[in-house]
Amino acid sequence: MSVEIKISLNKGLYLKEPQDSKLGRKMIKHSIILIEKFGFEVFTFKKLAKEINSTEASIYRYFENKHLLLLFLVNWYWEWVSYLITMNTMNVIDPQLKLKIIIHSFVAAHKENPNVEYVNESKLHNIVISEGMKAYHTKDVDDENSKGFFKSYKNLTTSVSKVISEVNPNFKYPYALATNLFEMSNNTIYFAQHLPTLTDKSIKENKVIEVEKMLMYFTSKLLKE
Amino acid sequence: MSVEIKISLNKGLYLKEPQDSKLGRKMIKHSIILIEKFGFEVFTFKKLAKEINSTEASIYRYFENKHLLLLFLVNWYWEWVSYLITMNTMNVIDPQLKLKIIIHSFVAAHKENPNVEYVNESKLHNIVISEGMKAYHTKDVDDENSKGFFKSYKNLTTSVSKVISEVNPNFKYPYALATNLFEMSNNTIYFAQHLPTLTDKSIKENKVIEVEKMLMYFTSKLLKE
DNA sequence: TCTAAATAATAGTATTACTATCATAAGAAA
DNA sequence: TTTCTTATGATAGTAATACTATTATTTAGA
Repeated sequence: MSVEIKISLNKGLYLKEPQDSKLGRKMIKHSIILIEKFGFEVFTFKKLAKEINSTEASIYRYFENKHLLLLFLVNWYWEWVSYLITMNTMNVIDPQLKLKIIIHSFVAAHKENPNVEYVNESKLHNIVISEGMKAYHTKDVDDENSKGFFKSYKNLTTSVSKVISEVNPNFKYPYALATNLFEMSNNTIYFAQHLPTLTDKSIKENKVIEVEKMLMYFTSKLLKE
Repeated sequence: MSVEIKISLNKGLYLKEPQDSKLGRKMIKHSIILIEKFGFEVFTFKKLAKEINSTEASIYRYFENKHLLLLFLVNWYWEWVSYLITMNTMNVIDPQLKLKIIIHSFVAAHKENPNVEYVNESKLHNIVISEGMKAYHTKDVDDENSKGFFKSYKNLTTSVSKVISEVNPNFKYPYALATNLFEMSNNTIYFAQHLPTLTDKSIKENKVIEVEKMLMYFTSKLLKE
């Protein structure tokens, strides 16, 4: 017996729901593996097709292009983190504790029990860290934004901003802090991995744990009345 | 009479120093214009060649590929901001004031008197905001880092981290704060422009001024003993 | 004025990012 | 079981990209 979760996303992100067929799920699974391993630039539909013993044409029936596939994956991640936060803060009353749980979710989401067979959450988190920002740094942002392609991100950060305001109702920048917590989290992990000179010794040595500590320290100090 | 500044960069970033010839300077000038206008993905050497009435082959004699051209531009920007900070904090003793000047430089660097004919600093700042992170989010980061291609960024943030430590010698994360100040600055401006739901009302209305205020507020609160 | 270096002109290649068409296989309904 | 529909596979083709190579012409400096 198991609890199945299915994350449903904006229908504009795909031509055909990949989560509803075996082949579609294979696309998700192996695109995550390939993008994580070789990077988004090097990744192509042709390579993915070969990997899953299918054809380019078949993939194009599911996704308009590789950018929208990335957007799909990143949206899936945002929804998943939202789900984790909802689950883990359920019945928690103290907003400070809620915020602690949120920060933990940002930094260590991949450690949560994965229960979707076709998504390796750890690899997906790596993709979000390394390639995530490419999903919304294009000349089409405004257009894609109007289609609701960033709705999941907004929902995520809006819910976080609400907790921030619960902790300190007078804090002037709850939204900016919420988004920047998420971005800082990914960014600091990325720098620690690839450009360690840009972080502090403690973070280099202890990565994830220390990033979490730092974010906690930042927020609690910022939200002190 | 005028003071000429020439920013010199890591020699691995180009095949032939573009700042030393008329054609090379045209490449810099018009690549900035084109990338800012159409985005990095859409930009090609062919289009640049057409724009400057030259040929693809000629551009390839200066830059190995468009990624390295971006890296060149971003490095130029980092060096330029470093230069601005050095100039503007010269003879300033109070570290808090220095930090204020630094934050102002991050947010409003483009307003400084430009004195390099072939670089539109305002457009270049927009490129750094929209495309900058792509310069170090590739599968080649580690390799490029070992070649010193991010040295300018490191120098910039290292110098900022020193000022942070001057303000509060006990602060535990001077490097992380320095890099995140820079990243937050660009990120918040980008979000205000394209995904305004992700920022706070005051920032939406007043963009640059309010971003500067926010960063000042964050740092002064974080560095309070 | 000569010479070397820089640039232009042109051509060509492999790969990418698609689109189109038709054949076949698999699943559901009759 | 047959039939019908839908999904997938196989194959081909195109325009654009990201280069490399070769030769001709220009330009700048000795």
